[in-house]
Order: sequence, then C-alpha cells, then structure tokens
Amino acid sequence: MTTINDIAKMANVSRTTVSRVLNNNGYVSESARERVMKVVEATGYIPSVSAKSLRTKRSGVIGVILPKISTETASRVVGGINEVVAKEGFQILLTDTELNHEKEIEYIRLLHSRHVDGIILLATNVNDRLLNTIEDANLPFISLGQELPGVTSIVYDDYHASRDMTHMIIKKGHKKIAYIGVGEDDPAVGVLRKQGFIETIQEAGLEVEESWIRYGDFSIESGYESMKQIVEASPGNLPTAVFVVTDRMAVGAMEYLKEQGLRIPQDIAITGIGASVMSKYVSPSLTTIDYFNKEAGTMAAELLLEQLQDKNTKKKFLQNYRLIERDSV
Amino acid sequence: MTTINDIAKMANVSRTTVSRVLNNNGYVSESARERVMKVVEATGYIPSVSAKSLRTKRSGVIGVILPKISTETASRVVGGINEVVAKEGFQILLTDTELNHEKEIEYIRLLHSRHVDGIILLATNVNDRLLNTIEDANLPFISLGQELPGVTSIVYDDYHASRDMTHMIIKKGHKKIAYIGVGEDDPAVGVLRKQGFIETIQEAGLEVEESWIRYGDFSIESGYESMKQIVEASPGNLPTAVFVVTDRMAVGAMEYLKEQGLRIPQDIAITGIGASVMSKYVSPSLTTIDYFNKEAGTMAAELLLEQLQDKNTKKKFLQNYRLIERDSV
DNA sequence: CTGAAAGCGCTTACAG
DNA sequence: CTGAAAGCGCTTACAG
Repeated sequence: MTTINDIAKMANVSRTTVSRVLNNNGYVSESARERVMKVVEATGYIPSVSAKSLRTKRSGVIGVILPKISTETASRVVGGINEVVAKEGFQILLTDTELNHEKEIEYIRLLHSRHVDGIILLATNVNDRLLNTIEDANLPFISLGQELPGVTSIVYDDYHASRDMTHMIIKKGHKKIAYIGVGEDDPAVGVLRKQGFIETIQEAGLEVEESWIRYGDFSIESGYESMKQIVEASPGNLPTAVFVVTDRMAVGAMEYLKEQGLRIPQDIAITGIGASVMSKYVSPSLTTIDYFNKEAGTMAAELLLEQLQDKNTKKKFLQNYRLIERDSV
Repeated sequence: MTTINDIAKMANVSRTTVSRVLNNNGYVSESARERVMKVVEATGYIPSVSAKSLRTKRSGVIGVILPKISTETASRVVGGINEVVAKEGFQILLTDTELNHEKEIEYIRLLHSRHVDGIILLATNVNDRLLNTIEDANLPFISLGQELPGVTSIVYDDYHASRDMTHMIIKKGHKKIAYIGVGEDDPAVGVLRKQGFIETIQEAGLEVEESWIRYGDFSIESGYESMKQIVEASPGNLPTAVFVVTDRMAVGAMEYLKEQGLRIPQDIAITGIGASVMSKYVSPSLTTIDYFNKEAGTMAAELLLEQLQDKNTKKKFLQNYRLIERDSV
C-alpha cells in the first residue's frame, strides 16, 4: 500500500506538507501543492483511516443501533440518516440488537471503542444501565423514537397520534373499540399509544372490555393471533372497530377477519400506525398514521452533526405526524 | 480514555503481557492473566480499534455496498449478512449508491481506505472500471445478485425463474402476455429475466407485441405507468396476462388495472418476482418468486468469512428460488 | 512557506 | 513465561 511517506518522497516534500495539502490546512506553496496532487492522483493514494483516526480521535463514522435491521421503519430511518451524513463524508456503522436490550448497551460500548464520532440509537426501552452507558461513552448521541432523559431525543408524538386516531374512530360512530398493542416495556409504542387510546375512549364516555385488549410483538402473525383471540373471546359481542398500534399487526388482524368472512370496515373497522408501503395496497387500504420516519432520520443526523460541532442542543424534539384516512374505517 | 499502558501499569505487567491476555495468544502465567483481567473489568477498558487496525491491517469491519438502503430486498440481505458476521465479532459498514454506478467504484475505494476486511457488493451492473477497482482493492470480495467475472458471485437464477414463471402463465392458457421490465444495463434483472421470458414465449410458439413490452425503474409508480401505457396502446386488444420483473412494479400495475375496473386475474393476470411481504397481502395476492434474499445474504457473509481465512473459493453460486402461486393468475 | 520530531495505542518479532 | 523496542501511517505543535 502506498503511504504518506511514499507520496512525500515522490513529490519531493515532507510528509507534513503532504498532510497539509490533503487536509487543506496550513500554508502550502502552490508549486508544492501541485506536485503533491499530481502524485496523489497518479498513485490513487488514499490515506489510512485507522492511522488518521488514531491520531485525531475522529473516525468519520456514525454508529447506528437498530432494534431490527430488516424492517421498513428502520430502513427508512437509516436512509434518512445516510442521506445527510454521506454528504458530509461520514459512513454508517450498523448494528442490530434484534430487540435484545442487553445488546443496546453492548453496542454502545463497542461503537465507542471503534471511535465512532457519534451514535444514533433507535431505542426500544429505557433503563438506568442504558443511560449510564450512554453517559460513560460521552459521545454525541441521539435517541430516536424514545425519550431518554439527558440525551437529545427525537420522538414521535405517539400520545397525540393515538388520540387523533381514536377520536376519528369514535367520530365515525364506533362505540365498541378493541385494542391491539405491544408490551409496556416499550414506553413509546407500548405505553404512550395505549394511553392516548384509553384516555380518549374514556373521555368519550366509552369503555373497553378487558377481553378486547391484546398484545402482540410487532409481527404480522401476532396481529393475526390477537385479532383471533379477541373475536373468539367475544362471541355475539364483537367490537366494531380495532385500534392496532402498528401497520404490520393491523395487516395480520385484517387477514384473520377476512378469513372469517368479516367485512372491513362494515363489520369491523381497523386502523394502523406507520404508513408502511403495504398499508396503501392491502384491501381495503389501511387507515394509518404517517410518522415521517425518513425525515426523523434526517433530523437525527442533522442534530448529531450539530453536536459534533459542539453546538450543544440537548433537547427533546417532537416529530410531526399525519393521519391518513383510507378505506379500512 | 484508558489505554493499554494504564492497564499495564495498574496490573504491574508490561503492555506486551496485557496484549497477550487480551488476544489470548502467547504464554501468560495464570497470576498475570488474573491481575490483568481484574483491572480490565474494573476499568471497563476497551482496546482502541484504530490502533489495533493500524497495526494489524485488520479492522473487524465488513463493507456492504447497497444500491438502495431502504428497500425490502436490501434490508433482508443485510439482515442475513449481519446475522453471520455479528457472530464472528464483525461489524457492517454500510454504503448506499442510490443506484449511481459511479458510487459503486467510489465506495469500494473508500471502504478499502477504511481497512475493511472484506466487501459485499449488491451490484446492479457490470463494467470494466468496476472490475478493475475490485481487483486493485485486492480484498476478499463477494458480488451478490450479479455475476462479476473473476470475483465470487452469488446470483439468483433469474433466467430459470423467469422461464418457470412464464411457463406457468402459459400453462394457465394465456397466449397474449405482456412484459414490464427494467433497463438492460442491469444484467440480472434487465437482461436475464427478459431473456427467460422471451425465450419461453417463443418456444411456445407465441409472440409478444412490441407495444406490450415496457420498462420501469423498480418503483411502484413506474409499474403503474407501464401498465397504463400497455393498456392505452392496445385498445380492443389487451393482453390477458402481464409478466412483471419485480413485485413492486407488479403492485403498481395491479393498482392501475383495479382503477380501470379490470379484474385480476379474470381480465388480466399479473405476476411479480421477489416475494415481498406486500405481495402476500395485496388483493388478489400476488403470484411471485421467492429468491430467499436473507439466505443469499447469509451465504455471502459465509463465503466472505471463508475468503478471510484464505480458503480461496472464487466461484459462481446459483441461489435457489421458489415459485409461489397465489391468486393473481 | 516548510520540515523534523513526537506521539496516538496497539502488536509482534526478538532476546532473555 | 516476560518485557523493551520497533513500527503501523498519520497529524500537529514547534522552530525556523
């Protein structure tokens, strides 16, 4: 491999000078610059990032921690992140916790040891060890999707999104509304969305049957199963609408209803959250909420870049959303 | 940051010894090992990857070059790759060419400079500059989805998959079959899939109207547009089936047909390729081909790991596929 | 405007 | 079984 020393020799300058022209800092005479550039181009020389990083403590790499890599939300977010960091010459180092909370902590430390310049975490839960690890790493850090005390967080407005959706369902005349959610160790999806739903229901003077509340695990199959349980638990007293906290589970629920010959929305209405591509093309098309995941990714990246410049903006940012009314309600 | 020197001092050994216990090589007395481990744990010491990489020329990072990050295929493949490399302690450095051929080359060089231990490229085209760049990099290298001469390639069996699908359409009694493809600078999707289609058609003694052949750009919208053009170009003489080379474009085509009040499959049958999640939940459910993307990713990673061990296996691997018959034909 | 030298944090022959 | 020393390829005060 050709190194800075080779370039220096070939261009007849010191490696200090080579470094200066490559990084565009300090004084360099025009003739020296030209000689160096010529050699650099001729050899196709690329500086060693390890050496540079060892010396400068910066790597040009952003660590991204995902709960699950092959997910529509994740890939949208990563797309958004990549769009802005790539422009600034950063790369993304990707890790996947597979929804294992322990791995979130492990990966933060790992990314730290790799000298990443910053980390974006798509958190799924909040706990003290996680918070401590983040603090120890002492790195520019963004949490996306969950509010983490003391760290810059971009969160979706789960509470109000759920309220709006529930409101809309009620306005359509539904009084018997079921709920398919996820576990409450996930503050955003599990707690906030449920809270928005329940409170809106109660404010409308309605009630939710215990047997109409089920929990899945984000998968399509779990939506199918939850729907099945709700239907089987309430013969002769079916809900007329189901509020589902994710599109994927909603699609699973729809699948079960269709199998049972129940018409959507005439017999049972369904809503999702997430605005997955699929939500638009299932039939009936699914009423859902767009969280603008890509934009959230863009924003996360921009905030991280700001933190890299020392502009300290430790705040909570609430992401916009948009209710998309389609044919499933 | 605590370094190997700190650990050495605290454990009362040389840093040579610390290195030995950390990397588990060379002789170390039990007592020395214990002292070192105790200090390492107490301090939470993590070795600097840059320093290590500078010294050893290995980084523990695998570079992955994607044509588009936020795509179902890509995320499945990456999921597969990650599953195997993570187990071996490798990380993934992700780059996205946004379908820009120039960037494929640029990223190979960039990843090289970052001392990645190997590269997996989801290629979209083949050209000499690309091939040269790969050769120059002189790194363990896997091409996924396109056959690249001289480099280990995992390819989908586009030709036979197309043949099988076309065959199936013909067997259902269709004689007037349209085609929606992509540009032929993509040898796998653009050329091979088309070839499999055309040849099977001709062997069956059928013909394809010029106006029934259209090209999209992988997007749902382009499938919609292509379908529209086909329908509008052939009033009174519509095809009875459409072979579409990707699920997304097929979904777009279905959307247009439904809007026009054409029934699928009674009026026009549709097929896709890719087995996207969506294909199962659109209505009617889409007949398609599963390419086992995740397994392809797994395999790519395994082959790369083998190459890292110097087991030289420069070969072409043909990936399996499976025709999924559903309701759109 | 330019270069010699120190140093970033590791690993690895080499010598004992 | 252990350590001193060289060196990986850079950048950055410092001195001129």
